[in-house]
Amino acid sequence: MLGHKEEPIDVGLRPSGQPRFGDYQAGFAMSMGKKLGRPPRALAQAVVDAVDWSDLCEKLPEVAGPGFINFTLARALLQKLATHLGRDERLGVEPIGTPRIVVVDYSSPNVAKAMHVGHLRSTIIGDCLARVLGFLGDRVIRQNHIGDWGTQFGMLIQHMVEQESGVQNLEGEVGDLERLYQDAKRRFDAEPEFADRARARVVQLQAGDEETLGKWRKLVEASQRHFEHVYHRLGVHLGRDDVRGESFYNPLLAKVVVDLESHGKVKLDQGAKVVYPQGFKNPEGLPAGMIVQKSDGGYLYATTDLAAARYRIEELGGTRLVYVTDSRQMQHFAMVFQALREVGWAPEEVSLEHVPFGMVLGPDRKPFKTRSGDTIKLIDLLDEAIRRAGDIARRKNPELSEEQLGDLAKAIGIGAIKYADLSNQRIKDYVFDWDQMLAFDGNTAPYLQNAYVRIRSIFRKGGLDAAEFMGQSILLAEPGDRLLTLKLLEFGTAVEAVSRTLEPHRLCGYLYDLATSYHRFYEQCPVLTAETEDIRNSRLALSHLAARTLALGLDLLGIDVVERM
RNA sequence: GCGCCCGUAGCUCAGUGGAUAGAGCAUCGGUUUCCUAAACCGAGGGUCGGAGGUUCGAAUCCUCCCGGGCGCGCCA
Repeated sequence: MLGHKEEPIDVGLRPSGQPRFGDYQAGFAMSMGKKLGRPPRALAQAVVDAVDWSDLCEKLPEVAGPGFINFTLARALLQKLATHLGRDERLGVEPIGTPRIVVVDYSSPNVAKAMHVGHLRSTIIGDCLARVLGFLGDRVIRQNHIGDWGTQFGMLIQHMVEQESGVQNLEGEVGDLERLYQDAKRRFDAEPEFADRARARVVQLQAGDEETLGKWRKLVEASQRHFEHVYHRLGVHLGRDDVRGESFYNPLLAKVVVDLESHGKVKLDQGAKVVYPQGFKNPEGLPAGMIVQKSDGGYLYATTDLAAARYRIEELGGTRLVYVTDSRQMQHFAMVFQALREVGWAPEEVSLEHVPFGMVLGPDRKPFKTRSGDTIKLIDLLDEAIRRAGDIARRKNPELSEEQLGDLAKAIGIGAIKYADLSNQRIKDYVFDWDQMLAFDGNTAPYLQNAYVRIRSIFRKGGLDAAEFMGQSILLAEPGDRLLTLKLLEFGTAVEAVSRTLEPHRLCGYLYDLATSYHRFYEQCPVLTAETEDIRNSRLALSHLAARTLALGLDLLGIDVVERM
C-alpha cells in the first residue's frame, strides 16, 4: 500500500506532546505523501482504514492537522504492557544485540596535585556513560589516563631529594602533595641552579635510575590514595585497575614515531617530527601539524594519545573509543582521530568519539574559582555539598538521627552536584549554583530523590513489602494511572538515547518528567486508600515500578536514593 | 586571519524537521481532618541573536551577518 519496496519504513511514531493528541502520534504521512504524490491526510486516512485497530487502540486513530495520526492505546493493551514492564528486571531496557568493547577515558587527574573543580565534569560524565553503556550490555573498559609522567616530575623529585622532610609527609594527606608541588615550582622558577638539577633529574627518570624511580613511585602512590579518596566520596567507579597513566605508554612512544615514519607520515620541521592530518590549517593558512617528537627528542601528548588509542584498539580490543574531556580539546582529538584513520590504526569499524563538555562557571559567569581566585579543590567542594545538604535536611526533618542524616546528606549533596552537571547539555558551560542544585523544586536531584522517598513512604506506612508487588497485574482505573504508565514505558528509549548521543541530560530530562508524573499521580490517585483491592494493588505495583525506575535511572547517573528525607 | 562551540521567557535551562515553542526559579493567586506541602493546581511573561534560503512544514537543515567563548608546533 505504501509502496513496493520491502525496505522498512520509519513511521515516525513517538509519544504525543499533548494529551489531546492521544498517547502516540505518527508523522510519516506528511513526508511520504510528497514522495507518493498523495495528499498526506488522505494517505493517513487510508492507513487508518486499512488496519483493524480494535485490539490496539481505544478508539479509531484520528487523522489530524496536516496529516498526523493520533493513537490512543487500548486500555487492555496498556495494562498488559505495564504488567509486563513491572515484571521485567530491566524495566524495558533491551540489552543491545551486538555488544561492543567500549573504552571510556575519563577523569584523568594529575599526580602530585589535588583534584580540582576542573576534573569534576569529566569524572561525573564519564562515570555516567560507563554505567549506561555497561547496563545496555556493552563491555565497558574504564581508563583513567592520569598525568603521571613528564618534565614536571624532574622538579618534584629533585625537591624531594633535597628536602628529605617532604618525602616523609607524603604518607599523609594531599595537602602535603600540594605543598610539595608549590614549593618545587617556586624553587624551579626562582633558582636557576635548581632548575638545572631538575632538568637533569628528568633525564635520570627517563633513564630508569632506581633512586629517581623510587621517589616517583612514592609520588604516584600518594596521589593514587588521594584519587581513591575523592572517587569514594563521589561514588565513582574508578579504581587502580582502571589507571593507565601517561607513564604506561612511555615505552610505546618510540615505536609510534617509527611506525608513523614507516607510513611516510612524518615530516621534519626545525628538528621536530610532525604529522599533518588532512583538513587542518594553522594561523598562516598552511596545513596544521601535530608534533610527535620534539627537537630535543621528547614526546608530547599527541604521541601519547596515539599510543593509547593503539593500545586500546589492538590490546584491549576496543571498538568504540570514548574520550571525556573538555571542549577545548576538540581540535586536538579531531587531529588525533584523523591521523589514526590515515595510518590505519583505527579501522572503519572502530568508532572514535570525543565527548566534549563546557566549563563550570562561578556566579560571575567566569571559570569557577574561590573568592581569592584559587582553583577549588574537589574534596572541599564535595564536603561543602554534604554539609549544605545536611543543614537543609536537619532543618526540614529534625527527628532524623545523626547517622541517618550522614547518609542522607551524602546522597543529596553528592547527588545534587552530579545532577546539576549531568542535567545540562554537556557542551555548554553551566553556572555552579548551590541554591539551585539543592532546591526541592525543579529539575534537581533532591526533587527526584523525593519522588522515590514518597513511594517508599507509602510502603512503610502500609507495612508492605514492595517486592511482593512486582508481579501484580496493573489496572488503569483513572487518567493518573494511565499517564504514569505511559511515562514509565519510555524509560528504555531514554536510556538508549544516552548511549547513542553520549548525552546524559536526556536521561535526566526523562527522570524529571517521570518524577513529575509520579507526583501528579500521587496527588490524584490514592494508593493505600484506593476504592478497591485490585486498584490498590495495581497502584502499589505502579508505585513500586516507578520507584525502581527512578532508582535505576539515578543509579545510571551515579546518584543514590534514600529511604526517607 | 582560519576553524570549532554557544546565543530560546527577567534568571537558569529543555526542546528527535512537525500541530498553539516548554519546565523550574522569580512575580501573583489557589490547594493539607487524607500515603512526606521537600508536593500539587492556576495566571502573567517569547521578534527562538538578525537576514536570506531549502521544505507541505524550520528554534532545529544550508548560506551570510552580529554578539560571546575557545582553539590554531615543541604544555596537556
